[in-house]
Amino acid sequence: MATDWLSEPEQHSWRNFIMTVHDLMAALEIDLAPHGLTMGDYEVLVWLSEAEANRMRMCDLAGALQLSPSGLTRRLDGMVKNGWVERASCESDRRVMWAHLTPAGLTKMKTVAPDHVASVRRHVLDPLGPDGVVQLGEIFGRIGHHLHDAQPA
Amino acid sequence: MATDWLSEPEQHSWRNFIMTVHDLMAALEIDLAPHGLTMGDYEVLVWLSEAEANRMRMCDLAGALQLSPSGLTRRLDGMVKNGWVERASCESDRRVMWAHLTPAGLTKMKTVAPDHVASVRRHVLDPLGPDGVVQLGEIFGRIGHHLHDAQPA
DNA sequence: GGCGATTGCTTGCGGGTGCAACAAACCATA
DNA sequence: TATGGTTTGTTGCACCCGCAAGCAATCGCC
Repeated sequence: MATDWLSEPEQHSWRNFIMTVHDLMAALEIDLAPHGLTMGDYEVLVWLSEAEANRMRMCDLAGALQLSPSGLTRRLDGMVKNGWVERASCESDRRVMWAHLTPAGLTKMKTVAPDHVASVRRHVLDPLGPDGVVQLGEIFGRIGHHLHDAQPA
Repeated sequence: MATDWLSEPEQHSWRNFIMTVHDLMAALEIDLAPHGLTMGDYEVLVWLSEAEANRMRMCDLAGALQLSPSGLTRRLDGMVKNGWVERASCESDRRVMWAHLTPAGLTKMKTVAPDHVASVRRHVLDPLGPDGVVQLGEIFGRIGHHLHDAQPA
């Protein structure tokens, strides 16, 4: 075999991680689909609903969503079309576009969030239990810190 | 705040997980890019190199890679173009296409794998340590089992 | 043997994303 | 004030992917 440079337990953990993340994300998307939005759309609603005045600058939102500028432009296009978000020019810096959550968007958020939270709970948090959730946080905290230390972005 | 239906620790763990997975996959892709292939390509090499006679039926490979049939067709197109994989008709069932690893593909695999393994080790395994790797395996084992029990695919 | 159902793969189409190029606005410095 | 560099957002292009349709081959059942 050509890939035995990982020990058997390491390989098992790693491959299982890769494949399960794929399945998990797919399951979350499926649960969200009946509401007419994707995980990506939902993340936009989350960030804007928590933001000051329910609005963020495009570039800040792109950073929060780990999305390229062009990616965010297109994603917002869809959400504007659905009436959940409005674009608004910024008075003090006319380069800036505000992504502003509409009342309809906030309503959508409040409608969808309980279902999505339940979905996360069902697929992830419940199977893990309290201790498992803590371990999950520690594990990805460590990986994340390591990533950002090495590549300070 | 509109998303406090998760406790603070739960929310922290979950969001950190989502964002770190994104960053981690990006880091692995970046490390692989100098070799001229993506994680998706690499997975093809792994599966074929471990398969009987270095070949798999398209449908089996698609399942292994968690890819739709059309997705696999296009991914293989690229790998055939690079000379790493050949398509071969099956004698006993002429519907079937074999995806067959070429000698060049096997060489590529052996060249790239050490770098990729080192990348995984550096970004994931080393920061976690042996105990962390075990926890990673347990956590996603539990999530995976739960997913497949609920939706037997 | 023959015919409908199933399986395996490919193709057309649409959606989502990143990169590079671009335009507009801002800033810093002379 | 004027100019070069920086920041912000959008657009063109290419890539990757899934779904649905289509085609060929096989299987199952009469």
